[in-house]
Amino acid sequence: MSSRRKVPPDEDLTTRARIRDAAIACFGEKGLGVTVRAIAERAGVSPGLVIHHFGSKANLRKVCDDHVRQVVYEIKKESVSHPSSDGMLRSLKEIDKYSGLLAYLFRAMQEGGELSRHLYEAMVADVESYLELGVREGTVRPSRDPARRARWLAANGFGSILVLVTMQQDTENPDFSQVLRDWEEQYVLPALEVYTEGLLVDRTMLDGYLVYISDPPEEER
Amino acid sequence: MSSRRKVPPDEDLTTRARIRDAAIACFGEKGLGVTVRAIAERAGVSPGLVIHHFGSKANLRKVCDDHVRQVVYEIKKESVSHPSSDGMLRSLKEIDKYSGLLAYLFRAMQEGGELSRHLYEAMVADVESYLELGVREGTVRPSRDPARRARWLAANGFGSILVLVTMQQDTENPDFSQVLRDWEEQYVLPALEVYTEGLLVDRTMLDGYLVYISDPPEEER
DNA sequence: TCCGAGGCTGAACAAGCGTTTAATGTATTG
DNA sequence: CAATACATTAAACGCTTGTTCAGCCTCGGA
Repeated sequence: MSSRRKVPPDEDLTTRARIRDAAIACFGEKGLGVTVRAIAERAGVSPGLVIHHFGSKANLRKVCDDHVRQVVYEIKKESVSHPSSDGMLRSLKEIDKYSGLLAYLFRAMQEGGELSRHLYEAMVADVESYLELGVREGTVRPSRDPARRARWLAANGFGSILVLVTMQQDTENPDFSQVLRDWEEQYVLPALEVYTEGLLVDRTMLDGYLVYISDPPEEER
Repeated sequence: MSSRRKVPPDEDLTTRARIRDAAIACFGEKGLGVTVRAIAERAGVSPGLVIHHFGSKANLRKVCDDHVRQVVYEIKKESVSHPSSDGMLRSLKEIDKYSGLLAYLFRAMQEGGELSRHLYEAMVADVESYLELGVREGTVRPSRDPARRARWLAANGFGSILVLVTMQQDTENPDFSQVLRDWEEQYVLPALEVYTEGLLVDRTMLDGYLVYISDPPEEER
């Protein structure tokens, strides 16, 4: 039984897994339109073998999605069980390890689809629970609509990074750790400013909108 | 001279312009990977004619980019000279007219490139000038770094819409006016809340960060 | 009236794509 | 050892793509 190993001795990964990893790397670096031939070349196999193992390119994408989703899940689980003392700052330094993963995630998010929605919904749920905790602890102000505030904040945070990466994408290979370092360096201050002190001086716009939604103007419809 | 018109009498647009408009519509609806044949069919011409007029598909993209850029410029100019009384609300109602334009812009922004960067930089500049005006008028709080705050706010606002559209993109044809109406309905309240009242109760995080950047910890480097 | 330039078409071309297929090697099983 | 199953490959297939080409039609100018 134990001698019935099909794992090649020179590599510690199955050929199938090597193809999958090569595909994730290629999708991340060159976009989701990358050819099966390019993936095969990177994995050191023939194009036919890729199809032989995964049936089709679409299914290969699906397998990559599932794998990335699971790796993200494991990373998240580990970061919960091993809470780092520095919080975000430390995790920013660990980003280099996952830059390939992030590149793939970025491409997947650009395209939309199941993986995007699933991860985004998970992110929204996380933000909402964090905010709820903050409200209970007294560090975060309560909201008139906590669920929508969480969605809005998640869309802001994630979307701003998406925009930053997209705009900085002229060179072929976007360096995600660099982009995220830039993001930290440039935007933490204005974000903390606005989140702490607000943006508007007076309440006229907010109060005006609250009146507006409680008594919407009649229109032709 | 005046009789030397080449414009077909049944249509008020040149064939070239009709192809261009069809291309913008197709790019917006079906993505930037849409085929030349689909564009030709929509314009009611043969695929060869598209190339005959524009040389290549890449150049057609460029012409579309330039055209969209100019239309955006003219809309902006008009909205400055004819400031609507209702401000944003009125412009939200005018969005239906430009939903095709917005679809193209969305696709272009997803891909990155010259048009994206140009329009994004223009947007950042607009936000910065609006904020500056608000600060002078006393409606917007001053910032320790106005330029970066403007960039952050622009990335947030634009990125959040980008995320919303991307996530809501399972059906083939994203209805942009609907997405933007959703955005208005769901996120104006939390946005005004946070911008008016802030998100955090106390200043510990902001003050902590201000100390951190004025006296960064020594690290191995 | 004739001519020629240019808008325009339908068919074809060359390249690239994902995928299939037949064949070869290789290891495990009976 | 023979047989079976599987990993693997090179070549080719069918399809779609952007683009080209030869010829048609139309219309303004001499």
